[in-house]
Amino acid sequence: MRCIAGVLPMISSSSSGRSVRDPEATKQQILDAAEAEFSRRGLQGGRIEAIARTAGITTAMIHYYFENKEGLYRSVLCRPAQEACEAIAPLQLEKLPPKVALEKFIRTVIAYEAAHPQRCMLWFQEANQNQGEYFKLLTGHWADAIGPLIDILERGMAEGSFRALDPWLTTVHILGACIFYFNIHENWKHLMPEVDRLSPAVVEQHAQESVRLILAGILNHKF
Amino acid sequence: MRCIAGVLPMISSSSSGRSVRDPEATKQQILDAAEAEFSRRGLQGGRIEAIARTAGITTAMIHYYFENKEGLYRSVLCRPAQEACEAIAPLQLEKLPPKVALEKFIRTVIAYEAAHPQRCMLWFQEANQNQGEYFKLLTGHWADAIGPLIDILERGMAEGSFRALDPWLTTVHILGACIFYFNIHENWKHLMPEVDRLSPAVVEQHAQESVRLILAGILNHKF
DNA sequence: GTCTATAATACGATAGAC
DNA sequence: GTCTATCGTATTATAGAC
Repeated sequence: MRCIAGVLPMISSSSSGRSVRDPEATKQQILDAAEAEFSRRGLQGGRIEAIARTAGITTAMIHYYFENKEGLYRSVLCRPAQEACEAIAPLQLEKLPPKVALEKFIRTVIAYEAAHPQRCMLWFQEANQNQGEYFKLLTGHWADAIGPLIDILERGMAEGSFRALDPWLTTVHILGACIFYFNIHENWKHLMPEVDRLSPAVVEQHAQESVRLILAGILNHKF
Repeated sequence: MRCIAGVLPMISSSSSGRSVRDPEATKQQILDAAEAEFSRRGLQGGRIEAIARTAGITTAMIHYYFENKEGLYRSVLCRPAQEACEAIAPLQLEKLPPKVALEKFIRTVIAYEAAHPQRCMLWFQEANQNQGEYFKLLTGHWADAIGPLIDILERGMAEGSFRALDPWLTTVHILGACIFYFNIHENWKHLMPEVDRLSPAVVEQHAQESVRLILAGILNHKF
Protein backbone atom coordinates (compact mmCIF):
# COMPACT_ATOMS: atom_id res chain seq x y z
CA MET A 1 0.00 0.00 0.00
CA ARG A 2 1.48 3.30 -1.11
CA CYS A 3 0.86 6.90 -0.23
CA ILE A 4 -0.54 9.20 -2.85
CA ALA A 5 1.88 12.06 -3.35
CA GLY A 6 0.54 15.33 -2.08
CA VAL A 7 -1.48 14.01 0.84
CA LEU A 8 -0.18 13.59 4.34
CA PRO A 9 2.41 10.82 4.23
CA MET A 10 1.43 9.18 7.50
CA ILE A 11 0.00 5.70 7.17
CA SER A 12 -2.03 4.31 10.04
CA SER A 13 0.25 2.56 12.48
CA SER A 14 0.98 -1.12 11.98
CA SER A 15 0.11 -3.82 14.45
CA SER A 16 3.25 -2.98 16.43
CA GLY A 17 1.86 0.54 17.02
CA ARG A 18 4.81 2.18 15.15
CA SER A 19 4.00 4.64 12.34
CA VAL A 20 5.50 3.72 8.95
CA ARG A 21 5.90 5.53 5.59
CA ASP A 22 6.42 4.91 1.93
CA PRO A 23 10.17 5.21 1.28
CA GLU A 24 9.83 6.39 -2.34
CA ALA A 25 7.31 9.05 -1.40
CA THR A 26 9.52 10.21 1.46
CA LYS A 27 12.46 10.52 -0.90
CA GLN A 28 10.44 12.66 -3.30
CA GLN A 29 9.19 14.87 -0.48
CA ILE A 30 12.74 15.43 0.66
CA LEU A 31 13.77 16.30 -2.90
CA ASP A 32 10.89 18.76 -3.29
CA ALA A 33 11.66 20.49 -0.01
CA ALA A 34 15.39 20.52 -0.75
CA GLU A 35 14.86 22.03 -4.19
CA ALA A 36 12.93 24.91 -2.63
CA GLU A 37 15.50 25.39 0.12
CA PHE A 38 18.58 25.19 -2.12
CA SER A 39 16.91 27.49 -4.66
CA ARG A 40 16.45 30.05 -1.92
CA ARG A 41 19.74 29.73 -0.13
CA GLY A 42 22.12 27.61 -2.18
CA LEU A 43 24.27 24.73 -1.00
CA GLN A 44 26.01 26.54 1.85
CA GLY A 45 23.06 28.62 2.98
CA GLY A 46 20.50 25.83 2.80
CA ARG A 47 19.57 24.33 6.16
CA ILE A 48 19.08 20.58 6.52
CA GLU A 49 16.78 21.25 9.46
CA ALA A 50 14.56 23.51 7.29
CA ILE A 51 14.35 20.86 4.58
CA ALA A 52 13.41 18.22 7.11
CA ARG A 53 10.72 20.42 8.62
CA THR A 54 9.18 21.21 5.21
CA ALA A 55 9.27 17.56 4.20
CA GLY A 56 7.68 16.60 7.50
CA ILE A 57 10.47 14.26 8.59
CA THR A 58 13.65 14.47 10.67
CA THR A 59 17.20 15.35 9.67
CA ALA A 60 18.19 11.76 10.34
CA MET A 61 16.05 10.64 7.40
CA ILE A 62 17.88 12.96 5.05
CA HIS A 63 21.19 11.40 5.99
CA TYR A 64 19.64 7.97 5.69
CA TYR A 65 18.54 8.56 2.07
CA PHE A 66 21.17 10.95 0.73
CA GLU A 67 24.22 10.37 2.95
CA ASN A 68 24.88 14.09 3.51
CA LYS A 69 24.02 17.62 2.45
CA GLU A 70 26.21 17.52 -0.63
CA GLY A 71 24.71 14.24 -1.84
CA LEU A 72 21.24 15.70 -1.46
CA TYR A 73 22.29 18.81 -3.39
CA ARG A 74 23.63 16.73 -6.24
CA SER A 75 20.35 14.82 -6.46
CA VAL A 76 18.37 18.06 -6.37
CA LEU A 77 20.28 19.55 -9.32
CA CYS A 78 19.80 16.49 -11.48
CA ARG A 79 16.01 16.53 -11.68
CA PRO A 80 15.41 19.95 -13.31
CA ALA A 81 18.14 19.33 -15.88
CA GLN A 82 16.41 16.15 -16.96
CA GLU A 83 12.99 17.77 -16.96
CA ALA A 84 14.23 20.60 -19.16
CA CYS A 85 15.37 18.10 -21.75
CA GLU A 86 12.10 16.21 -21.48
CA ALA A 87 10.15 19.42 -22.06
CA ILE A 88 12.03 20.31 -25.25
CA ALA A 89 12.73 16.97 -26.93
CA PRO A 90 9.11 15.87 -27.64
CA LEU A 91 8.38 19.18 -29.40
CA GLN A 92 10.43 17.93 -32.37
CA LEU A 93 11.42 21.48 -33.16
CA GLU A 94 13.83 20.31 -35.83
CA LYS A 95 10.84 19.33 -37.97
CA LEU A 96 9.16 22.75 -37.84
CA PRO A 97 9.92 25.92 -39.84
CA PRO A 98 12.39 28.11 -37.89
CA LYS A 99 9.91 30.87 -37.15
CA VAL A 100 7.26 28.47 -35.83
CA ALA A 101 9.82 26.47 -33.90
CA LEU A 102 11.24 29.60 -32.28
CA GLU A 103 7.86 30.75 -31.02
CA LYS A 104 7.16 27.27 -29.66
CA PHE A 105 10.54 27.22 -27.89
CA ILE A 106 9.93 30.60 -26.29
CA ARG A 107 6.48 29.62 -25.06
CA THR A 108 7.80 26.35 -23.67
CA VAL A 109 10.58 28.09 -21.77
CA ILE A 110 8.16 30.61 -20.28
CA ALA A 111 5.67 27.90 -19.35
CA TYR A 112 8.46 25.92 -17.68
CA GLU A 113 9.62 28.97 -15.72
CA ALA A 114 6.07 29.88 -14.73
CA ALA A 115 5.58 26.35 -13.42
CA HIS A 116 8.82 26.55 -11.40
CA PRO A 117 9.25 30.27 -10.74
CA GLN A 118 12.18 29.95 -8.39
CA ARG A 119 13.91 26.94 -9.87
CA CYS A 120 16.18 29.05 -12.06
CA MET A 121 17.73 30.39 -8.88
CA LEU A 122 19.16 26.92 -8.32
CA TRP A 123 21.49 27.57 -11.24
CA PHE A 124 22.35 31.10 -10.22
CA GLN A 125 23.17 29.88 -6.72
CA GLU A 126 25.26 27.12 -8.23
CA ALA A 127 27.05 29.55 -10.54
CA ASN A 128 27.84 32.08 -7.86
CA GLN A 129 28.44 29.90 -4.83
CA ASN A 130 30.24 27.00 -6.45
CA GLN A 131 31.35 28.46 -9.79
CA GLY A 132 29.37 25.75 -11.52
CA GLU A 133 31.33 22.86 -10.00
CA TYR A 134 28.22 20.72 -9.69
CA PHE A 135 26.60 22.16 -12.83
CA LYS A 136 29.61 20.83 -14.70
CA LEU A 137 28.36 17.28 -14.14
CA LEU A 138 25.17 18.10 -16.05
CA THR A 139 26.50 19.90 -19.13
CA GLY A 140 25.25 17.07 -21.32
CA HIS A 141 21.66 17.62 -20.29
CA TRP A 142 21.87 21.36 -20.83
CA ALA A 143 23.48 21.01 -24.20
CA ASP A 144 20.51 18.81 -25.14
CA ALA A 145 18.01 21.41 -23.90
CA ILE A 146 19.65 24.39 -25.61
CA GLY A 147 20.92 22.68 -28.74
CA PRO A 148 17.52 22.81 -30.48
CA LEU A 149 17.45 26.62 -30.18
CA ILE A 150 20.91 26.93 -31.70
CA ASP A 151 19.71 24.66 -34.46
CA ILE A 152 16.60 26.78 -35.09
CA LEU A 153 18.67 29.96 -35.38
CA GLU A 154 21.14 28.35 -37.78
CA ARG A 155 18.39 26.93 -39.95
CA GLY A 156 16.67 30.32 -40.04
CA MET A 157 19.85 32.03 -41.18
CA ALA A 158 20.54 29.32 -43.74
CA GLU A 159 17.12 29.70 -45.36
CA GLY A 160 17.35 33.50 -45.14
CA SER A 161 14.30 34.06 -42.95
CA PHE A 162 16.52 35.19 -40.04
CA ARG A 163 19.07 37.97 -40.36
CA ALA A 164 22.77 37.31 -39.71
CA LEU A 165 23.35 36.81 -35.98
CA ASP A 166 25.53 35.00 -33.47
CA PRO A 167 23.57 31.89 -32.46
CA TRP A 168 25.13 31.54 -29.01
CA LEU A 169 24.77 35.18 -28.01
CA THR A 170 21.26 35.28 -29.39
CA THR A 171 20.40 32.17 -27.40
CA VAL A 172 21.49 33.94 -24.23
CA HIS A 173 19.51 37.05 -25.20
CA ILE A 174 16.37 35.05 -25.87
CA LEU A 175 16.64 33.11 -22.63
CA GLY A 176 17.35 36.33 -20.77
CA ALA A 177 14.28 38.07 -22.15
CA CYS A 178 12.12 35.07 -21.18
CA ILE A 179 13.59 34.15 -17.79
CA PHE A 180 14.71 37.43 -16.20
CA TYR A 181 11.05 38.32 -15.71
CA PHE A 182 10.72 35.49 -13.18
CA ASN A 183 14.05 36.15 -11.48
CA ILE A 184 13.18 39.70 -10.51
CA HIS A 185 9.58 38.99 -9.59
CA GLU A 186 10.03 39.02 -5.81
CA ASN A 187 11.83 42.37 -5.89
CA TRP A 188 9.71 44.06 -8.54
CA LYS A 189 6.48 43.27 -6.78
CA HIS A 190 7.54 46.07 -4.45
CA LEU A 191 8.02 48.42 -7.41
CA MET A 192 4.59 47.64 -8.85
CA PRO A 193 2.53 46.08 -6.06
CA GLU A 194 -0.72 46.28 -8.00
CA VAL A 195 0.28 43.73 -10.69
CA ASP A 196 0.42 39.98 -9.93
CA ARG A 197 3.22 39.03 -12.28
CA LEU A 198 2.76 35.30 -11.75
CA SER A 199 -0.94 35.21 -12.62
CA PRO A 200 -1.67 33.27 -15.83
CA ALA A 201 -3.01 36.36 -17.61
CA VAL A 202 0.06 38.50 -16.93
CA VAL A 203 2.42 35.63 -17.76
CA GLU A 204 0.58 35.27 -21.08
CA GLN A 205 1.15 38.97 -21.74
CA HIS A 206 4.83 38.43 -21.00
CA ALA A 207 4.91 35.52 -23.43
CA GLN A 208 3.20 37.51 -26.19
CA GLU A 209 5.46 40.52 -25.83
CA SER A 210 8.53 38.28 -25.68
CA VAL A 211 7.59 36.47 -28.88
CA ARG A 212 6.87 39.79 -30.60
CA LEU A 213 10.16 41.39 -29.51
CA ILE A 214 12.33 38.40 -30.35
CA LEU A 215 10.72 37.62 -33.70
CA ALA A 216 10.87 41.27 -34.75
CA GLY A 217 14.48 41.39 -33.60
CA ILE A 218 15.53 38.30 -35.52
CA LEU A 219 13.44 38.06 -38.68
CA ASN A 220 15.06 39.20 -41.89
CA HIS A 221 12.90 42.11 -43.01
CA LYS A 222 14.28 41.99 -46.52
CA PHE A 223 12.94 38.46 -46.83
CA MET B 1 47.26 60.81 7.02
CA ARG B 2 44.92 58.54 5.11
CA CYS B 3 45.32 55.24 3.37
CA ILE B 4 44.88 55.15 -0.36
CA ALA B 5 42.13 52.66 -1.19
CA GLY B 6 43.43 49.54 -2.83
CA VAL B 7 46.82 49.36 -1.13
CA LEU B 8 47.50 47.50 2.07
CA PRO B 9 45.66 49.31 4.83
CA MET B 10 48.38 48.97 7.50
CA ILE B 11 49.98 52.20 8.55
CA SER B 12 53.32 52.06 10.28
CA SER B 13 52.83 51.72 14.01
CA SER B 14 52.52 54.85 16.08
CA SER B 15 54.93 55.83 18.84
CA SER B 16 53.07 53.53 21.22
CA GLY B 17 53.99 50.56 19.00
CA ARG B 18 50.31 49.75 18.31
CA SER B 19 49.25 49.42 14.66
CA VAL B 20 46.45 51.80 13.63
CA ARG B 21 44.20 52.17 10.59
CA ASP B 22 42.04 54.65 8.78
CA PRO B 23 38.48 54.06 9.99
CA GLU B 24 36.84 55.23 6.75
CA ALA B 25 39.09 52.98 4.67
CA THR B 26 38.36 50.06 6.97
CA LYS B 27 34.66 50.62 6.61
CA GLN B 28 34.93 50.61 2.81
CA GLN B 29 37.03 47.45 2.83
CA ILE B 30 34.42 45.73 4.96
CA LEU B 31 31.70 46.88 2.55
CA ASP B 32 33.64 45.61 -0.47
CA ALA B 33 34.27 42.22 1.10
CA ALA B 34 30.69 41.99 2.33
CA GLU B 35 29.27 42.82 -1.09
CA ALA B 36 31.24 39.95 -2.61
CA GLU B 37 30.26 37.55 0.16
CA PHE B 38 26.55 38.46 0.22
CA SER B 39 26.44 38.34 -3.58
CA ARG B 40 27.74 34.81 -3.47
CA ARG B 41 25.80 33.47 -0.54
CA GLY B 42 23.09 35.93 0.44
CA LEU B 43 22.25 37.21 3.90
CA GLN B 44 21.83 33.85 5.59
CA GLY B 45 24.62 32.02 3.75
CA GLY B 46 27.18 34.80 4.03
CA ARG B 47 29.81 34.29 6.71
CA ILE B 48 30.99 37.17 8.88
CA GLU B 49 34.30 35.37 9.36
CA ALA B 50 34.82 35.16 5.57
CA ILE B 51 34.09 38.87 5.19
CA ALA B 52 36.54 39.72 7.96
CA ARG B 53 39.26 37.55 6.43
CA THR B 54 38.83 39.13 2.97
CA ALA B 55 38.82 42.62 4.44
CA GLY B 56 41.91 41.80 6.45
CA ILE B 57 40.38 42.57 9.84
CA THR B 58 38.62 40.69 12.62
CA THR B 59 34.95 39.92 13.10
CA ALA B 60 34.94 42.23 16.09
CA MET B 61 35.54 45.20 13.76
CA ILE B 62 32.46 44.34 11.73
CA HIS B 63 30.30 44.46 14.82
CA TYR B 64 32.01 47.66 15.87
CA TYR B 65 31.13 49.42 12.60
CA PHE B 66 27.85 47.81 11.55
CA GLU B 67 26.37 46.48 14.81
CA ASN B 68 25.50 43.06 13.35
CA LYS B 69 25.22 40.98 10.20
CA GLU B 70 21.86 42.45 9.24
CA GLY B 71 23.08 46.03 9.61
CA LEU B 72 26.04 45.24 7.40
CA TYR B 73 23.73 43.68 4.80
CA ARG B 74 21.54 46.75 4.73
CA SER B 75 24.56 48.98 4.15
CA VAL B 76 25.82 46.67 1.41
CA LEU B 77 22.54 46.83 -0.52
CA CYS B 78 22.42 50.61 -0.43
CA ARG B 79 25.61 51.33 -2.37
CA PRO B 80 24.82 49.62 -5.71
CA ALA B 81 21.35 51.14 -5.80
CA GLN B 82 22.85 54.61 -5.52
CA GLU B 83 25.58 53.86 -8.05
CA ALA B 84 23.02 52.64 -10.57
CA CYS B 85 21.21 55.96 -10.33
CA GLU B 86 24.48 57.86 -10.61
CA ALA B 87 25.40 55.93 -13.74
CA ILE B 88 22.13 56.73 -15.50
CA ALA B 89 21.27 60.27 -14.39
CA PRO B 90 24.27 62.15 -15.94
CA LEU B 91 23.56 60.65 -19.36
CA GLN B 92 20.59 63.02 -19.67
CA LEU B 93 18.79 60.46 -21.77
CA GLU B 94 15.62 62.54 -21.77
CA LYS B 95 17.39 65.04 -24.05
CA LEU B 96 18.35 62.49 -26.70
CA PRO B 97 16.25 61.00 -29.51
CA PRO B 98 14.66 57.72 -28.31
CA LYS B 99 16.71 55.47 -30.56
CA VAL B 100 20.03 57.06 -29.54
CA ALA B 101 19.03 57.14 -25.89
CA LEU B 102 18.03 53.47 -25.96
CA GLU B 103 21.37 52.36 -27.34
CA LYS B 104 23.18 54.47 -24.75
CA PHE B 105 21.08 52.96 -21.96
CA ILE B 106 21.81 49.43 -23.13
CA ARG B 107 25.54 50.05 -23.36
CA THR B 108 25.57 51.67 -19.92
CA VAL B 109 23.78 48.73 -18.34
CA ILE B 110 26.16 46.24 -19.93
CA ALA B 111 29.21 48.28 -18.92
CA TYR B 112 27.88 48.46 -15.36
CA GLU B 113 27.30 44.70 -15.25
CA ALA B 114 30.70 43.98 -16.78
CA ALA B 115 32.31 46.13 -14.10
CA HIS B 116 30.42 44.28 -11.34
CA PRO B 117 29.75 40.85 -12.86
CA GLN B 118 28.35 39.26 -9.72
CA ARG B 119 26.64 42.26 -8.16
CA CYS B 120 23.29 41.46 -9.77
CA MET B 121 23.25 38.30 -7.67
CA LEU B 122 22.82 40.53 -4.64
CA TRP B 123 19.33 41.31 -5.88
CA PHE B 124 18.50 37.76 -6.81
CA GLN B 125 19.63 36.60 -3.40
CA GLU B 126 17.56 39.32 -1.82
CA ALA B 127 14.53 38.42 -3.94
CA ASN B 128 14.69 34.71 -3.25
CA GLN B 129 15.95 34.62 0.32
CA ASN B 130 14.09 37.56 1.76
CA GLN B 131 11.32 38.14 -0.79
CA GLY B 132 12.69 41.63 -1.30
CA GLU B 133 12.12 42.74 2.28
CA TYR B 134 15.32 44.80 2.27
CA PHE B 135 15.01 45.72 -1.42
CA LYS B 136 11.73 47.37 -0.47
CA LEU B 137 13.64 50.10 1.36
CA LEU B 138 15.37 51.06 -1.90
CA THR B 139 12.48 51.18 -4.38
CA GLY B 140 12.99 54.91 -4.81
CA HIS B 141 16.52 54.48 -6.12
CA TRP B 142 15.49 51.75 -8.54
CA ALA B 143 12.55 53.71 -9.84
CA ASP B 144 15.05 56.49 -10.61
CA ALA B 145 17.39 54.13 -12.42
CA ILE B 146 14.69 52.45 -14.52
CA GLY B 147 12.41 55.42 -15.06
CA PRO B 148 14.52 56.86 -17.88
CA LEU B 149 14.11 53.65 -19.91
CA ILE B 150 10.34 53.71 -19.49
CA ASP B 151 10.46 57.32 -20.60
CA ILE B 152 12.52 56.49 -23.69
CA LEU B 153 10.08 53.78 -24.74
CA GLU B 154 7.07 56.04 -24.27
CA ARG B 155 8.68 58.88 -26.21
CA GLY B 156 9.59 56.49 -29.02
CA MET B 157 6.02 55.26 -29.26
CA ALA B 158 4.66 58.81 -29.13
CA GLU B 159 6.82 59.99 -32.03
CA GLY B 160 6.11 56.77 -33.94
CA SER B 161 9.68 55.54 -34.23
CA PHE B 162 8.93 52.61 -31.89
CA ARG B 163 6.12 50.15 -32.50
CA ALA B 164 3.31 49.70 -29.96
CA LEU B 165 4.64 47.87 -26.91
CA ASP B 166 4.19 47.52 -23.17
CA PRO B 167 6.87 49.76 -21.61
CA TRP B 168 7.19 47.78 -18.37
CA LEU B 169 7.39 44.35 -19.96
CA THR B 170 9.77 45.64 -22.60
CA THR B 171 11.95 47.12 -19.87
CA VAL B 172 12.21 43.70 -18.25
CA HIS B 173 12.96 42.08 -21.62
CA ILE B 174 15.70 44.58 -22.40
CA LEU B 175 17.30 44.22 -18.99
CA GLY B 176 17.03 40.46 -19.25
CA ALA B 177 18.77 40.35 -22.63
CA CYS B 178 21.58 42.55 -21.26
CA ILE B 179 22.05 41.09 -17.78
CA PHE B 180 21.29 37.38 -18.07
CA TYR B 181 24.55 36.97 -19.96
CA PHE B 182 26.48 37.83 -16.81
CA ASN B 183 24.27 35.79 -14.49
CA ILE B 184 24.92 32.53 -16.28
CA HIS B 185 28.58 33.15 -16.96
CA GLU B 186 29.96 30.87 -14.24
CA ASN B 187 27.83 27.94 -15.37
CA TRP B 188 28.15 28.45 -19.12
CA LYS B 189 31.91 28.58 -19.03
CA HIS B 190 31.62 24.83 -18.57
CA LEU B 191 29.44 24.57 -21.67
CA MET B 192 31.87 26.59 -23.80
CA PRO B 193 35.22 26.56 -21.99
CA GLU B 194 37.09 28.06 -24.94
CA VAL B 195 35.38 31.49 -24.78
CA ASP B 196 36.22 34.01 -22.05
CA ARG B 197 32.85 35.69 -21.75
CA LEU B 198 34.09 38.45 -19.47
CA SER B 199 36.93 39.62 -21.73
CA PRO B 200 36.36 43.14 -23.11
CA ALA B 201 36.20 41.91 -26.70
CA VAL B 202 33.50 39.31 -26.04
CA VAL B 203 31.54 41.70 -23.84
CA GLU B 204 31.62 44.20 -26.71
CA GLN B 205 30.23 41.52 -29.02
CA HIS B 206 27.47 40.92 -26.49
CA ALA B 207 26.73 44.66 -26.40
CA GLN B 208 26.60 44.94 -30.19
CA GLU B 209 24.32 41.94 -30.63
CA SER B 210 22.09 43.16 -27.79
CA VAL B 211 21.69 46.60 -29.33
CA ARG B 212 20.97 45.06 -32.73
CA LEU B 213 18.38 42.62 -31.39
CA ILE B 214 16.58 45.13 -29.22
CA LEU B 215 16.53 47.96 -31.76
CA ALA B 216 15.34 45.62 -34.49
CA GLY B 217 12.72 44.27 -32.11
CA ILE B 218 11.40 47.67 -31.12
CA LEU B 219 11.77 50.03 -34.06
CA ASN B 220 8.71 50.72 -36.13
CA HIS B 221 9.60 49.38 -39.57
CA LYS B 222 6.80 51.27 -41.22
CA PHE B 223 8.39 54.49 -40.02
C1' DG C 1 40.26 51.63 16.66
C1' DT C 2 41.79 47.09 16.83
C1' DC C 3 42.86 42.82 18.83
C1' DT C 4 42.37 38.14 21.55
C1' DA C 5 39.57 35.19 23.97
C1' DT C 6 35.36 33.32 24.84
C1' DA C 7 30.35 32.85 25.61
C1' DA C 8 26.17 31.36 23.37
C1' DT C 9 24.00 29.39 19.84
C1' DA C 10 23.07 26.94 15.43
C1' DC C 11 24.02 23.36 12.52
C1' DG C 12 25.48 18.84 10.35
C1' DA C 13 25.97 14.41 11.40
C1' DT C 14 25.58 9.93 14.04
C1' DA C 15 24.21 6.32 17.53
C1' DG C 16 20.82 3.61 19.12
C1' DA C 17 15.93 2.59 20.41
C1' DC C 18 11.76 1.04 18.34
C1' DG D 1 12.12 3.14 7.92
C1' DT D 2 11.69 6.49 11.35
C1' DC D 3 12.44 8.74 15.62
C1' DT D 4 14.91 10.93 19.85
C1' DA D 5 18.98 12.29 21.85
C1' DT D 6 23.43 13.91 21.47
C1' DC D 7 28.28 14.84 19.92
C1' DG D 8 31.44 17.95 17.69
C1' DT D 9 32.14 21.82 15.20
C1' DA D 10 31.31 26.32 13.00
C1' DT D 11 29.43 30.78 13.54
C1' DT D 12 27.60 35.05 15.51
C1' DA D 13 28.32 38.11 18.89
C1' DT D 14 30.46 40.21 23.10
C1' DA D 15 33.84 41.38 26.93
C1' DG D 16 37.89 43.28 27.97
C1' DA D 17 42.93 44.23 27.13
C1' DC D 18 45.86 47.46 24.67
